[in-house]
Amino acid sequence: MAKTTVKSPAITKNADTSLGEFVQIWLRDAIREGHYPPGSRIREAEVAARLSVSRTPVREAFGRLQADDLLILTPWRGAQVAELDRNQVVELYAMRRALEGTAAALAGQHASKAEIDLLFELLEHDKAGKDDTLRHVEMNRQFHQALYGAAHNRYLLKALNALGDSLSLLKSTTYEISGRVDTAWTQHVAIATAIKKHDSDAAEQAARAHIESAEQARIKLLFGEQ
Amino acid sequence: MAKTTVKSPAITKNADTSLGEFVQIWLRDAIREGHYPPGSRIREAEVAARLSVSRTPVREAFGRLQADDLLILTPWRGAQVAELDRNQVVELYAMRRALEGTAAALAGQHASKAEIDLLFELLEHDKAGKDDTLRHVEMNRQFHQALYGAAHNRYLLKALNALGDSLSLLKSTTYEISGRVDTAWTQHVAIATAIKKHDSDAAEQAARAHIESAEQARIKLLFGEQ
DNA sequence: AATTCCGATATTGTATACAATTGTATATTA
DNA sequence: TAATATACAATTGTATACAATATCGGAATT
Repeated sequence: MAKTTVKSPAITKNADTSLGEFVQIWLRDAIREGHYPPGSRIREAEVAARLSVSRTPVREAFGRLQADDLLILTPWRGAQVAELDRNQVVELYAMRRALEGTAAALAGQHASKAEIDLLFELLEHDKAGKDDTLRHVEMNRQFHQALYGAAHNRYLLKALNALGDSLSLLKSTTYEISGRVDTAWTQHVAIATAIKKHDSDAAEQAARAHIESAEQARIKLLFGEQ
Repeated sequence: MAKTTVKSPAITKNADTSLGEFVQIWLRDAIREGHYPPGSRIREAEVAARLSVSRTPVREAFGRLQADDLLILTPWRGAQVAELDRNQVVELYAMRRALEGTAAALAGQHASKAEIDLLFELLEHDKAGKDDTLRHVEMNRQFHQALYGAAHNRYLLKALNALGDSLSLLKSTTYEISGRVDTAWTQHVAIATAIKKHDSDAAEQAARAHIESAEQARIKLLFGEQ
């Protein structure tokens, strides 16, 4: 068998970012796309050679990815892609429930008219794409990103993105479950509507309910029924 | 005038942690204790010389501290200690309100008897130390740490600790405001009591109210009345 | 044959050398 | 004198060399 090759995601290094940052993003995307599966070991020298940089920026990237819980760094043993056990998945979703709820509540207070319009616009686009799962996944991502932005809180935004990185270790999407697309869409509408009314409490409750049902779908997908 | 000296916090390097981690902790504490004030620039070579290590582990520490929002790293200009403007303080407290609320709610679900006992024990110790502000500050810290632990969620714990690091950039303590110690103690009791009853909603509300009043005290302290 | 010990090899941790870039002071010119 | 150009110093970004440690396979022993 030929040596397994890891395709480079199509990223070109920008002139005004450091190499360390470049490596970090490249690695994050490579992990997200499954080129380095959870549990696998990543060697500094291998990454350095692939990207034609020295080990120094690779090491820098490793440090940052550890801070985001995507890598586990053990002294003298280097980096491993994090694996999520059932407990961690449950804890991640508990965290996500809280943070998405907060985002929705803050959006209820701070969202501008343009930001609210964007939410509904995305919902329309989502409804339009009938059976295209990939499109729904992308629309879902954009809806949540728009929600995070409307909260106007940089720390919350950062925490939610870090959470998303961790959850990306679970590769499959719950949208493969039949009915899940419609359920999610309805819940998104409820969130957006509450925000439009500037009803923070309702928005928070709706967001929490949405994440709870996402969690149930996820658990079922990962660990079978019950 | 003699060259300004930065006293080393009393930390001895443990044999089985990497130098990078050692430098990270040393720097974090030095920043916390005000030896590097917000806005000041920190030079790699200076830290390396002071700790008798090379620039490599210092650079590693810088990267991690940036991830925690304690340092701002600009390409070709290095590290500056983060400064918090009024907006950032408000956003930090909004985040803290959500996370402390979540911690209290989860503790209401998951806290063990031992963990609940610890909370009340700390409250007793706190009440005992009459006018010792420093002691109250320490008891407050321990109470919140115990609360975080009782939530049993590693991601939440990490986020709360990171938040605490950021808030430590605001050096003074709101406990200097007269009456604040008592107010805080009463609110702590409300949180602990709700947790003991396993009433998650009440615990969450109480924690949110507690952080809100802490925020008001903080804002008053930082930016004067209004 | 199984197990333990030992050493070769691979890999990471750290130090240092060099290149790239920025900030500052000085010189030059209008 | 004020404004601009230029050289130099200071500092960070990157590469590489070396040291410390772990991993893995084979030989010796039971």
